[in-house]
Amino acid sequence: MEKPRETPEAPREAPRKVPSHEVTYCRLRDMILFGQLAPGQAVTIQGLTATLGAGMTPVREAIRRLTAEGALDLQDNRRVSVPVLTAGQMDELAFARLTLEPRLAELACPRMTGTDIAALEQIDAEVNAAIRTGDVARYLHGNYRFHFAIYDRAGAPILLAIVQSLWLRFGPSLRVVCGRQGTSNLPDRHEEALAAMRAGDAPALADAIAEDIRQGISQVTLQGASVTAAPVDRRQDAEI
Amino acid sequence: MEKPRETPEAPREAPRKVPSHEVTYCRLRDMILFGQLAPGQAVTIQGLTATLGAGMTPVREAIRRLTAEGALDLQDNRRVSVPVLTAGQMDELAFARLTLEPRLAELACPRMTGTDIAALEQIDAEVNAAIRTGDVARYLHGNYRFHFAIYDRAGAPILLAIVQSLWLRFGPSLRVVCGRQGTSNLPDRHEEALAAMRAGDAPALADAIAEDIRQGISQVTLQGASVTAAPVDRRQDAEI
DNA sequence: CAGTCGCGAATTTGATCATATCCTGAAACC
DNA sequence: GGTTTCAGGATATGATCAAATTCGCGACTG
Repeated sequence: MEKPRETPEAPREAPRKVPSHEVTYCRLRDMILFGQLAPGQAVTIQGLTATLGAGMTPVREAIRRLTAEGALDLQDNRRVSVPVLTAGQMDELAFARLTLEPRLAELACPRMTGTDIAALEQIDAEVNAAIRTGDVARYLHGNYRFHFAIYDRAGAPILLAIVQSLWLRFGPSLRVVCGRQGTSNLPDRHEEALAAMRAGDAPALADAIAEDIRQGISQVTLQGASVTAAPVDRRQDAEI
Repeated sequence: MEKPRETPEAPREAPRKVPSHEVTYCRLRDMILFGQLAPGQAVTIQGLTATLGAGMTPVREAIRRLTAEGALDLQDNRRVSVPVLTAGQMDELAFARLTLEPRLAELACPRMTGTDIAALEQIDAEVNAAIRTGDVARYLHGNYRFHFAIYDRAGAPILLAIVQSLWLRFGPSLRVVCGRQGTSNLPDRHEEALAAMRAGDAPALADAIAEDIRQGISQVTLQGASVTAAPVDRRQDAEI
């Protein structure tokens, strides 16, 4: 009970167990995942130490982790940037996502409890609200939470990690599309997915997820043909 | 002239500017991939700085990369160890490998040249020689080279990176089996794969690869039931 | 004369190390 | 038994060095 006795002033950061490199990793990861960084944008170590207020070593380690996950790209100049996906790489992403994510949903379906489904309904309501109000950031967060709240239940940590990496690669491109056309034209299959979960119909859930992914990818591939063609803003602190 | 552009002792590595953290990463990766480290074995930063002769920062970054790839496991004690796979995780690996690797082979098949196939025949001959002489290390290296010489030709860098990560997760367990039963009972489907490549039959190549993977995995799952049951040697410098 | 091309200095950025601090687990001690 | 101490190891800092890019200046060319 007398555990936080040495911090009488600041009880708010008493659980100091999280290392700085972990925090830095999460923050940088979210920046990539939710579109703070555009494809092709440069990322410098010293720039991150300034903007994130972290030391050099934690930033370096976070960059190494993200690089290993494919979320960042090490150029031969030893510089780091957000990858720009080619059409072929987008096809790879489509194949991998369509293979793995429905499988995760299928595994998760029999494990979903009523509480889980209720939480998903809550998330989906938030996603729809974000689409209605045009809040891109909230939409991206909600959509992510919807998918991974399902995938988490699959109890498949390896596949889950791979899918996380796929979303990290996909995030920047998705954000470009959303930034271009707002939240209009973002139909999803969350309703179908929820219905399948309520019915305990794993194949139907897998189908709904697959269709949802197909729609999301088609948004990027159709609209994103100019992503690679357009001149890329390589400024480090470009505000989107 | 006051610029020592060439190190007087080693002019042959002048054009190479490989950073130490990259070298450390590769060395540690190979140690994991080819069975120098057993599942469950502890890996310490300071131990690696000693055995690899590298500084602390490069070792740290290499560990972060391997951790992100699933090749190492960060325990909540902040300690690092080689992961021990559960049966369920082995199933995940089987699913992912059987999904992605035949696909890579299929993509690669139409791109294989006669020179590529000749190189593969050379590698397969070495694999067979290794099996015959019971040289486990040479077998593991050869088998790896055989598969990835094919996958490299697919021109699919994202899928390739994912499969690399799968092999990294699989490596330590495979090595345990080989260490237990030598190179006997290691039939492969390399001949069928080579025949399919010569015929330009992509589906047949995919089938051969799939069957090869199935055989390898069954070796581990059948023999490896005791891997998780057996007491794990957690010494850092355990010689296998 | 103007434009540009090259070359070297200055600046930015990355890589590495030595050191200091903090955590964790466990042995030792009351 | 519970607390204290201690050693091993992980974390983080800042300094220092090296590589690369940028920039400026001058000469050469059209």
